[in-house]
Amino acid sequence: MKRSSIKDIARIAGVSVATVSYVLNKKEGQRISEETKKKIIEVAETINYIPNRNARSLKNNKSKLLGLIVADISNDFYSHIARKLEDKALQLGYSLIIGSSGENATKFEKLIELFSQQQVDGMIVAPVVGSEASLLKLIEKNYPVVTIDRYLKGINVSGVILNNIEIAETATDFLLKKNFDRIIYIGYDTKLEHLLDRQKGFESSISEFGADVLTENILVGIENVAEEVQTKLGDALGKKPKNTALYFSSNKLAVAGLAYLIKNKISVPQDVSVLAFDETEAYQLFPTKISYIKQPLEEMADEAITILDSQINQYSRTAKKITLSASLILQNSIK
Amino acid sequence: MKRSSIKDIARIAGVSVATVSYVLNKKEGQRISEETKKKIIEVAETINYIPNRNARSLKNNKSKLLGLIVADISNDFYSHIARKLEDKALQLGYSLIIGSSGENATKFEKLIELFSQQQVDGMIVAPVVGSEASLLKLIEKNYPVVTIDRYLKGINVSGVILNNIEIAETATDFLLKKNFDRIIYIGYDTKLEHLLDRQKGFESSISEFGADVLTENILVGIENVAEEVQTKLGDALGKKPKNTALYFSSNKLAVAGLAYLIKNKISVPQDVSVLAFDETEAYQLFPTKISYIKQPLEEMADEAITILDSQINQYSRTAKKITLSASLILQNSIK
DNA sequence: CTGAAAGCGCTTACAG
DNA sequence: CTGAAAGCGCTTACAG
Repeated sequence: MKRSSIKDIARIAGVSVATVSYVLNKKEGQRISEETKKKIIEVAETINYIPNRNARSLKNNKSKLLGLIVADISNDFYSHIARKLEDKALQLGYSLIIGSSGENATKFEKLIELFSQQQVDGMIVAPVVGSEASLLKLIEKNYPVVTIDRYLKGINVSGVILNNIEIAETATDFLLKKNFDRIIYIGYDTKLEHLLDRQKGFESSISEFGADVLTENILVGIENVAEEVQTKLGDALGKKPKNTALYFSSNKLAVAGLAYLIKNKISVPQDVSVLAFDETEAYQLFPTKISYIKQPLEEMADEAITILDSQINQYSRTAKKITLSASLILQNSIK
Repeated sequence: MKRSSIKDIARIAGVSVATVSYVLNKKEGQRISEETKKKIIEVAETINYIPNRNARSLKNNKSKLLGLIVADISNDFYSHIARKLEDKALQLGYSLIIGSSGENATKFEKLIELFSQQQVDGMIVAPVVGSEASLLKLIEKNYPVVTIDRYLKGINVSGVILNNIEIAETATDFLLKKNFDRIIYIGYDTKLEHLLDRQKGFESSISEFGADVLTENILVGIENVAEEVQTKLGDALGKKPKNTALYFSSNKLAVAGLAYLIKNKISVPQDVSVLAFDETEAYQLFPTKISYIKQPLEEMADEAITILDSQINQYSRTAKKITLSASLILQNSIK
């Protein structure tokens, strides 16, 4: 598979490689005769020339490659944001290399190294627990990085952040006003800040609320989400739940929990009300329209790429954190 | 962000770049003193050396980059197979560049060109309608390509193929034996071969069947799947469907159809039975366990990468088509 | 208006 | 056991 090069064009067109390069890159300033230009472009087309970005990258230090590290590309949330990122990246001429960390710090670090070797111009990452060191290493080297979805407190890195605490408070306040007897928070037993923030918002809202309401936290590990949610939810709800609200802190938790409700014929919102963080197509198959917290995926992707692009092009060198607001989509799942 | 190079190591260690290259690449044959080796490795570590694969690629003609073009990475099927491909690719030292064609031949071609420029060693693609020409161009250049999910008849390209016709026949035969009064096939109005094959299998099975059963095809465009499925399904089922089976030819169609059933309180399998091609998390939230046709995603990914890798490394140059079998997962949604 | 030449960071056949 | 040198495909400051 011998690809044709600028040299071939030069030879055929009877000019120097420099001239070819100037014409193909449409550099102004160098005034090259229309005739020469036309001939070069013609030749390039007939031999089906495809520029080698690697070679250009070597010279320029710009690969036009961006690395994206998510926890798992097969997860709805990440695959949807990946799509938006891809579109936006393409607009600016970047291609996206994708990797899934699987919540594993070692894998995360390996991906960072691999992507560095591939000379990506910058990275968009969803950091995992224990990834502080590898991230710090990148930042020290002045490598353009922006975090999405998650954030590591105390690390001075650019990031697109969701107002997790606030939206959790807003959502909880809304539930509190409905006078449920019980409100159960279903979240992860984790060290990930963005998830802890969702819990923090819930708890602070509860504690500020005067009237008495039974609250409870169900926390599950990230390995066995579905099973754990189902058994713990079963224990908590018992045979006859009434006037109870469930607040799930991720779509994965929600799907597991809703599957439990279905299986046990617990009606929503008659028996229990439901509010969930994030959406997923799966909600469409639940008998009741689920109320959920919607993240502005498109905006997040836009901001992430914009920040990265300006760091890459040195428009700005300082870490920039952008906080975006989620919105509460209220539907039938709340009494 | 000045990255350190082999030259820096050579300078600090007091050896030539050639020696550094030999040591770092662990080339045997060149016997280099243990002492020199140790020193070079030490220096590389302390200055945090990261090899520049671009430079190597320029020399070697191997980028260790693979292009993946799917219809839409945010679609469950593609994001799941992407994850498997990613894992397998990583095992062989490849990174994956991902692009979504959005079923658009122009976008598809653009991605192919972009990925070529990035010097990917090979591509895994799900071709779209009208992409024959761009694919042919690649193949002429001897570019390693393997198709997944979809196939273009008459083009001699490697591919991992599902036995769409056979599994559709098997599934239809199964439904026929259940003596439904009506069986409705819900599919796409498309030119994509793999989808037509699913329909073909259905139809051939029906026509071979002696007893009389009412059958019907509902075909929808790919733009407005959900709406179209719902209105057409509504027309077909009417107020009181009975002893009817629905056979959806993709998970997206199934989700749309099941959402309709839910909304209209049509019970599965009491009123209608359901069988669907492909799975999705969404089934978990449907009151009845859905019977579906399961594609061997992991095997598909393994085969795709294996074929590609051997084409890249010239183990084999000829187009290789591999057909894998889907399996029928029978659950409660069929009476 | 155009070209010769250096150089980006590597690899590798060859020489010693 | 080790190094000098050519070359991969580009870009670009410089010279003419």
